[in-house]
Amino acid sequence: MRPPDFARMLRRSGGRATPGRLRLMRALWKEPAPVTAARLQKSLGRTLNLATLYRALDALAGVGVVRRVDFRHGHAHYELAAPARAHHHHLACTGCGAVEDVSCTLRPRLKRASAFSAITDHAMEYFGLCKACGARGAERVSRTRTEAME
Amino acid sequence: MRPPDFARMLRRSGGRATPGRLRLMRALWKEPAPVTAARLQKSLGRTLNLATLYRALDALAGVGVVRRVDFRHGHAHYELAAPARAHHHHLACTGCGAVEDVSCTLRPRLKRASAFSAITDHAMEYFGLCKACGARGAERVSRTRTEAME
DNA sequence: AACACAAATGCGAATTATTCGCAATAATGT
DNA sequence: ACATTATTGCGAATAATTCGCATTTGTGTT
Ligand SMILES: [Mn+2]
Ligand SMILES: [Mn+2]
Ligand SMILES: [Zn+2]
Ligand SMILES: [Zn+2]
Repeated sequence: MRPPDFARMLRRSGGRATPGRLRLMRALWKEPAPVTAARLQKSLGRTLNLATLYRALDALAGVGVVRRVDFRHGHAHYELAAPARAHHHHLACTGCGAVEDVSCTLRPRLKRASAFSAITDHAMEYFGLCKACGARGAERVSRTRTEAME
Repeated sequence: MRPPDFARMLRRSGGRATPGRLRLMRALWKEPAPVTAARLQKSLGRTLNLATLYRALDALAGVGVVRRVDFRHGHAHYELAAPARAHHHHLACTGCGAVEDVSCTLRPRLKRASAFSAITDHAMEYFGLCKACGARGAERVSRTRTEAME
């Protein structure tokens, strides 16, 4: 699958197609799983200031181009969203940090009428142990921190 | 509904029933929605040191007595879990921070075999606009920070 | 092609939530 | 009453994320 037209995507969402944000998008496009801002910066060869990167990620998340994911690691992870990548969720190993995409099985909207007028988004992550970690024994594993968890 | 036997609950989960943790449990029991550590401390009359509170919440979350909830506010929220409160999720207003409980509609487990040996937990929150915020207009609302969001 | 203006960037400093080290206490089982 | 070990308080440390501000640079328009 070839990369989308990021420049157009950025402009369409009300922003500018700066070289930095284009590199950011291309880097995210290659990531198989949500990454931290720090790792993303590293993968960009440090060419983008971290504060700038955070601002970009925040802005892009604001317009739905990027999704922020919480794996309970104490820091945020980001991945491409919207038109670039199909909506999905994750299954994360609490032992080694391995992440697997899972499709969204949520009913389109909550059935019962609630005190809400609109539901605009949702977050959902599954946590468990990958086969490897499950075999190694849950306890020993639980205090391991792998590169994959960063 | 009368409060559970927190002392027993704490001991059964491998901890001690200290006056501090008992107060903590009772305070959580009264909260209608997940609260931050800071707010919880305040509701405890500052009688518990914040570091201690964080350690307690972390320990209790570890044994499943407490659940940590992420509303994308930049800080964690906590609520009673396990036997005390039935498993559920939330619908949070991105305008004013109002929170409504929603039942869990997730299939017990993912059907397809995955590279995982066990799924032990999951997080899921819906985001949207409550009727009040929906009426007031989404944009104006989006930059409001209410006490309910703390 | 030259302009005008808002958006984006870099840098360093500031915030904030959360965690740690460590010595002192106190809960629990014997 | 005793030994063991979890829990606590304090202050200091971290780590992630954000801010202020001056400077640069896209982009739409003359
Ligand atoms: Mn993904
Ligand atoms: Mn709740
Ligand atoms: Zn694993
Ligand atoms: Zn609202």
